[in-house]
Amino acid sequence: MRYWLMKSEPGDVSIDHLASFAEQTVAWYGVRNYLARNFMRDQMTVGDGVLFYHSNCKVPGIAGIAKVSSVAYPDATQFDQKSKYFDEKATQEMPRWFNVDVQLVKKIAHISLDEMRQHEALENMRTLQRGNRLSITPIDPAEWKYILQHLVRD
DNA sequence: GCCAACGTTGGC
DNA sequence: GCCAACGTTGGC
Repeated sequence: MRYWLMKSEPGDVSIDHLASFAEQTVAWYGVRNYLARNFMRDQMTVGDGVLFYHSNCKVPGIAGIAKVSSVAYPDATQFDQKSKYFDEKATQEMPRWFNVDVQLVKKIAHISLDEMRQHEALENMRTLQRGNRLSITPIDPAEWKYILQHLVRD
């Protein structure tokens, strides 16, 4: 059992989009960074905890709690010529990009990045580091527990 | 296999 | 929309 923070641009897939989807589940398509891909492909297991994070928006921060609901499988958008995530070097036999499914657990009162910075217990979180761009980052179990106990409000 | 140029991310 | 950070590309 591991914990993750996964960024999504709310203009693309927001927490409300997620809540409206069938099974409140979304394939985490579009990751085109090898480290983030490897986290999904090699380390995620069904049931892992996810902090659903809104990035590149007016108030960035954690918008909900979710969970990993499938193991990794090839990201369909890499084969779709009309998709901006199309990858001409990927083949069905040798897919390059993988994604897991993520399912909503609950929407929460928004926890802004600014609020997260107020907590010393979270100062090592990768998302809070200057220049961090990685869209999927592991969350320390102690940080996960701290966030759920002290920052999450329904 | 080095590294400069380039592209992208994402907070501000 | 600026720009720092940093991953990727491609010439050599």
